Formats: sequence, C-alpha cells, structure tokens
Amino acid sequence: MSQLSDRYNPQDVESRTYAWWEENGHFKSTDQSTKPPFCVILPPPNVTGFLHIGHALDHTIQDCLIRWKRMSGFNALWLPGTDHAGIATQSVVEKELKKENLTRQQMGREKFLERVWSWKHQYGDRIYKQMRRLGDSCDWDRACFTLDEGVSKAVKKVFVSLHKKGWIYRGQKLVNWSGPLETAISDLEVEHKQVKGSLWHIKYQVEGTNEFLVVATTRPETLLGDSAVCVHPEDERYKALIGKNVLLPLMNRPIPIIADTYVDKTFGSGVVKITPAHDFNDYKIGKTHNLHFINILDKRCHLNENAGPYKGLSVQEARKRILEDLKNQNLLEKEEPHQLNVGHCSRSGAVVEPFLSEQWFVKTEQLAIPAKRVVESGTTTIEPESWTKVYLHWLNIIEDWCISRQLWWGHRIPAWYCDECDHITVSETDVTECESCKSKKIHQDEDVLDTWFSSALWPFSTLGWPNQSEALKTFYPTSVLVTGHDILFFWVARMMMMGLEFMRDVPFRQIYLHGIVRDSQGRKMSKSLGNSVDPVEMIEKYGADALRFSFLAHIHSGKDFKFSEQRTEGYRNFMNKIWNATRFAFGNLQDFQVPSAGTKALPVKGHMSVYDQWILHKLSLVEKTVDEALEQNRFSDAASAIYQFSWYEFCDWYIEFSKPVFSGPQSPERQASQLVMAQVLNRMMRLLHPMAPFITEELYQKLPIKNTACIVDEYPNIRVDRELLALGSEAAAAEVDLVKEVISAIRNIRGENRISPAEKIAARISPSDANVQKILGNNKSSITTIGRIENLEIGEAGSLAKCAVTLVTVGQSRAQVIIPLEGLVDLEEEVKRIQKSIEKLTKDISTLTGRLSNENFVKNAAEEVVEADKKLLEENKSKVESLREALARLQS
RNA sequence: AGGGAGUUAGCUCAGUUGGUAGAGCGCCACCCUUACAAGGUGGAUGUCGCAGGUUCGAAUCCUGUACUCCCUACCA
Repeated sequence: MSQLSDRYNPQDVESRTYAWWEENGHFKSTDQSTKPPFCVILPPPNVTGFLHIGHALDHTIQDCLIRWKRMSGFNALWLPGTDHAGIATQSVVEKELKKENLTRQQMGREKFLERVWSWKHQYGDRIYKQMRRLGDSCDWDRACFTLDEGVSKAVKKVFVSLHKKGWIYRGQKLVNWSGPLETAISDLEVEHKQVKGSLWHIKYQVEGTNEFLVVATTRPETLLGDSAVCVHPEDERYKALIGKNVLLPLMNRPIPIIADTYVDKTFGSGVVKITPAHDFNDYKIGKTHNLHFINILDKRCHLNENAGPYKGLSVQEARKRILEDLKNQNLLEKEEPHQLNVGHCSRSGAVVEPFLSEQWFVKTEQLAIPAKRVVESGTTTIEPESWTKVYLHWLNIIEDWCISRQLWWGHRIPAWYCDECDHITVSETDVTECESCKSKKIHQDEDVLDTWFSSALWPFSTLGWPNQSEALKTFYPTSVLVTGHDILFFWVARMMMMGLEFMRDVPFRQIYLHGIVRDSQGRKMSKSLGNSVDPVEMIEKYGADALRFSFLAHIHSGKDFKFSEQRTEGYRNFMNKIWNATRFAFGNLQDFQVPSAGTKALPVKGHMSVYDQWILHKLSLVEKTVDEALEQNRFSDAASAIYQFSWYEFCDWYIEFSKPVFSGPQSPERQASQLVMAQVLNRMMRLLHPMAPFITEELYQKLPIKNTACIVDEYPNIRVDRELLALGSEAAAAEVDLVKEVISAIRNIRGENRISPAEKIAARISPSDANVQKILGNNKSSITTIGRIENLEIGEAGSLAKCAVTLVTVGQSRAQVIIPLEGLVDLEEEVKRIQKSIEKLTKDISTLTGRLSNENFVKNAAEEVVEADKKLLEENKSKVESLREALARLQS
C-alpha cells in the first residue's frame, strides 16, 4: 500500500488518470450491446472557442450523468463534437488576415477557405484538450465536426428533401442585416437593446397645397425610402386627405396618403411614414397596399443610388445630414427624446438594419406542429417544467427561418442557377448542367447555410444518418439533452423539428435546461466587465473535482448559477478531507487480510462493533438518497448527501469511533472493523465518482478491496449492496446516536466553559434505566477518548454541587451528564450557559403549552403531531428541572 | 405590451403533500487531541418582501401589492 501525501494534489493525479482511462478504453460505447443504451449528445462548442465557465457547468452535468449511467450498467455514449460556427470562425480568421493587411475578398473564396481549414487544423481541438482537463468522459472515437463529410451529406439531404416538399424556398423578403458582416442573420441572432434616441417630427407637404402633415420617426434617414404615409381610416383629422399625395421632403417625390387600421391615432401625430424596404411593419403595409419597395442601402449598410445626394454615406452620417437639411428647409418641426429598442447583431454588435434581399427560408409552420405535440403529450419532457410553456409559445408564433448567410465558411447551399433559363437546380450532388434546359452555363449559390441548420440535425447526423447505422438504431432517440435555456429556440426546438421530420421520432426523451453562469454578484460574465472566470484556471488552482463539485452541489434546474471561487475552495477542502480520511484508513489497514470474496466480502456479524453497524446503516441511507436524487436530476441533493455522509458521519464520527479498535491488537473485532472500513471506502469512492472522478479513481486504485477501475465498477445503491447494507442496524444507530449526544453534551460544557481540549476532566453519567446503563458501559472507551475524559463514572448522579449538568434524551433513553467544575473554572460561564438553556427551553415550553391547551389544536391536528408535542413538552420540562437543580447547586 | 422566475441568516442558496426555520461560506471563542490548520470543538445570527384571507396552526395554500431578474415582441 503506497504512502499518500498529506495533502491532495490534483496536479499529480488528473492528467495521468485521464490518460489511463483513455488508454483502457473506458469511455467507449458499443454500437450493439446487451446493455441498455444511454446517450447524451454534447452541445457542440464553437471550434474557435475556449472552454468557458458555462461549458464547464454544462459538461459537468453531462459527465456526471454519463458516468453514473455507465457505472449503473448502461451502454453509455457521450458523443462529442464541435461546430464550425460560420460567423465566429470566419471573423477570427479575418482578424488574423487584417494583421497581415489582407482581406478575404483579396484572397478569394478558395484561398480563404484553405486558410480557415488550416486554422481549424491548428486550433480546432484546443477545446477538446480543455474538456479532458475537466474530466469529460466522451467517446472520442465518435467525435464529429459539423463540416465533416458525413454531416455535410446529411445537411444536403435534408436541404434537398425539404426543398422538394416546398418547405425550403427562396424568396425576396425583409431580413435582419448585419452591415459589418455583410450578411443576413436570423431573428434569434438579433439582440434588442434599449437605447435613448429621439423622435423627430418632420413636415411633409400635401401636394398642391400649403398644408403639411407632420410625421414622427426615430429613423429620419429612412424617409429616403418612403413610398407612402399612412393614417388611420377613422381619423377625422386626416380623413379628407386620404388618396391625395404628399411630397417627400428633400426628394420631392410625390407619395400617396393611404389609410390602415395599423396606425395608432393617439401616438405621435397619428401619421406614419411607410418605408416598406426598411421596416418590418412597413413591409407588411407595403405588401397589402401594393407599394413600391425602395431599397436605399447597400450590403455594407451604406446608402445606395436610390438615396440620391446621400449616396455613399453610412446610416449615421446620412441621419445627421438629413436632419441638417430638413432644419434648413424648415421641415423639422421638433425633436423630442424617445426611448426605443434597437436590434443589434449579436455577433458584431452593430445596429441591425432591416434589408430587402433574396434569401433561402425554411417554412416552419408544418414542422412546428409535431414538435409541439410531442412536448404536450410528454413524449419528451422539459425540465424545469416552466420552460414547456415558453417552448410551446415560441412554436406557436414561429416565423419562417432565414437560413442563408452571405458568408464563405459553412455548408454551401446546394442550389445551382441557370444563366440561360433561370431555373434553380437543387441537388445533393454537385451538378454541371441545368436540370431544366440542360444548359452548362450554371453557377452555384454563393451563400452558405446558417450554422444552426447543421446543428439542428446533430442528434442523428452524428450517429451516421442518412445511413441506417447500428449506432443510429441503438442510440436514437438519445436519452437526455443538457443545455442552457439560452439556446432553447436556436437549437433545441429546431432539433426537435428536424428529428421528427427525418427520424419520425423525438431526438431526445428528456430536455434538462440549466441556467447561465454569472459572477458572484449575479452579473453576466463578459469581457468588458472583466469578470469572466476561466475554468481551466480554477482547475489549476483547486482541481477539476472541486470545480465540478461546486457546480453539482449548487445547480438547481433552470436557475442561473452564481459562481463563487470561495465555494470552489470549500470543495477543494472537501476533496482534501476525503483524501486524508482514506490516508487514515490506509494507515490502519496495513495488516488487513483481504478476504478471498474480494468486493463481495462481508464482515462476520457477531464481530462487528456497534459503530460498524451504525455506519453501514448510514451508508444505506445515503445510497438511497443519492439514487433517488440522481434519478430526478437533483444533483445538489445527491452531492450534499454525499458531502454530509463523508464528512459528518464517516470522518467526524466513524473514524473517531474506530481509533481505539484500530490502535489495539489484532482480533476478530478489529478485522471486522477493517473490513467495514475498506468496504465503506470502496462504496464512498464509487458513490462520489460521477461528481469527482479524479480523486475517487486515484484512491480507488489504492484500496485493498476493489475491481479494475472505479469508472467502470458498479454504482452503489441499495439493490446492488443489499447483503452488505443488511448488516447495518437501526438499533445500533439509535445506540450510537445516544453516545454521540452524550459526547456532544460534554463538548458543549467544555466549550462554553472554555475548558481547553488539552485538559482532561472527570465526568459522571447517570442513566435513566438499565438499558441506557448498558449502552453507556459498552461505549465507555469512546466517550472517554472522544470526550477527553480522564475519569468516567457511570451510575448514580451523586452530589451535584459545583457541577455542570446536561440532560441528554434520545427516544426513551435519558442520561444526565455531570461534570464537576470546582477548581477548573470560575462558575460564571456555567451559570450563563445554564441560564441561556433555561431561557430557550422555557420559551419552547410556553409555545408548546399554549398550543396543547388550545382545544381546537388537540381536536383537529393529526394525532402523531399532538403526541410529538406532548412528548417534547415533557422532555423540555424535565430538562429545565434538571438545569434549575444544577443551577441551584452551582450557586449554593 | 405579453409570458416566466424570484424575494428566507452578512453572502450564496435549500426547505418534497401546511406541524416550533436549515446548509455551505463568512463571523466569534478555544484548540497544532497520533488522517487532515485546506483541520477540530463550541457559539452567535432570521417579523421567511409587504398587506390581507383560509386554517387549531402558513416560509409553505389563496388574493392583492412592491421590488428584482429573464424571455418574447415591439409604436412610427
């Protein structure tokens, strides 16, 4: 048995242990197995990404589940992968190019893509390395990348198939446009931020009159694209003008005055300018009223030739110029401050401009129907349940999904345009001629698909689809999807739609949504605030297990997680505690004879101490709690149960109780205790393993009783461990509880009287009956050792003069703990202690008496509640009595 | 504007069918007691957001209200 250092040093253990697991293939799953499948698909992180604290939380939950299921006899697959992340990756490489004074346009598409791939090959597995540091037990052989050949094949097949059905179409529509990125983005990629802007009131002259209509707008530059002004049809102020024209300021273009109930008579002047090509509401009006769609922007969101003299200006510059010009022409009536929400591109941060362009869309209406149904029916459950409503609501109001992006990095859209007949050929394989007119003059769509399009197929594309692979048969539908609620729509809902469409079954049985990791003050972690926490740094400082445990012990489904380094430090201490407890055990198992039955070895019942029976009883309780908690994804309950058991039962008491027998000579009793110690340690390591894999594997490997590896040993629970746990005893537990109470009473007297632990003191314990007498007698050495008592008498109370006295009650058993104080301390502290106790007990007695004298309570309350109160009242009364007596003897 | 979540000890949070409020960290005191000072022992701390209601009894159920946060949508 090897010597352990006196501190747990994660650095010495983690990388070595991880490599060992990997070498021995412990993370691997099999396509075909007699074991039931359990599959989790990792939400693929961006290939550009570093492991951030949010991943660490997300992965810890998944790894805990996977390890637990793997140990519980499942064919467990955690499938890793990375996402090509179109915009993010392209931006990273473009930034690199900028340093070399290059642009992607200068390089050309082909060269640029080569560059991105080489970047990917160099840095693409950075995050995988970091995941290993955390202990992620992924089946690495199956790792996927969203641009892999297989996945790309799936993407094309889905595109073509949906296109054939008419559920993917190309059309000119108003989309959210990011100027800096020069691409369309989806609704979900737009972040609305409240900004302080202005509401400008602009005068539009009614054609042929000297009258003016005043129009209020927050975006004056868009007036260049106005094709109407609109009033409410019932608005008496303007009714007569409907059908006439106004002259567009600065442009002097006549545009009609139209009427639509969309206009709110009470807001602003009641007149709205209509810019169909640059506003989503105006777009709808433009469609219904058949207006001109005047696009005034180019791809960079600079004004184009339709803006006449303003051509070439940015939106900001144009706004400034136009306001000046309006002012000069006396057409600006007033400017008032106005709060408004402005869409910003979540990638570049720029203001999003609604922009009219040709894009590809997924028609979502039909796809949403089954996606709603499976959640309504409970085929797939969402946890926390409150997100179900959010999910369903979003699917109810879902708009078509703009899937084309004007980028180069991604899945190129498999559509070819014919230069002669304009026909569009959509095909899974590259084509060289138009399928309609057979012309060879065709060119492929320049655009790529939204990154989330390939992500939506992830649960089946990673398992081999469109091939009907064994893996697909075995692992689809996957068991549980663990992810943040921030990508419920981006990803989860879309996987559901695509899974149901192409697999005819849900992609996962269960959705577990966790919150966002925030800093200790509850703020979002961000670069600008400088409050981000680097998980790798935390791992280096405290160890991966401490970090993992700090997540698991505090995650509550759906709620945001406030990260606290201090707490992580606390769990580092916990790991150290486990380490040292094991170290103590090893020191006392030097001469332990490992039974031939190995892990199945049972101690001889007759040789077991009451402490052995008690700890086995406690072990059965914690195993039960953990089992139930994990089944319900209550990670914090499982973690804290293990924490409590390990620290407060095993370390604080069992080890202390065991010291005397271990320090004594070898005997059948000592052997039994050694076996119990070895077995409990073995169970503890396994129980804790999914949460703290490194330290448990390391210690497990050194245990006298073990199998080949903790990671693949059986997860302990009351079914598996029945024979061992049956040796636990509730009667023993009650006995030990009494002993613990007696020791606590002694410690309390000691502490409150400031009697140094170094000082050995005398004590008498007076039992209430023969049974208690026997129990105390049996446990005398524990009481003297742990209570640091020199001279313990068990029997008559005797004289209480100048004594500290505490009455201990456990069930029916009572014992008076008496400690002579004369000469030890002045008695002031003891008087205070007793008075404090009396005060508290008196208060309790009065509430209990009050309640029990209430007829209605006695009549209505459950019998056991009344009984419990009566018992408690009696107990408190006799405690007070005993204290009063002691106080009297003390002061006499 | 609509929807959701929350408000409990100094901090972060538990509290499962209503039965005298819990944990971790922090704090105070005493201790290097032969696994661990990243430790041990003892201790202090709460009108459970506010106001009503139901009940013998409410942190828990109901109604109202204040504040905080999140999501979705957006009025020119």
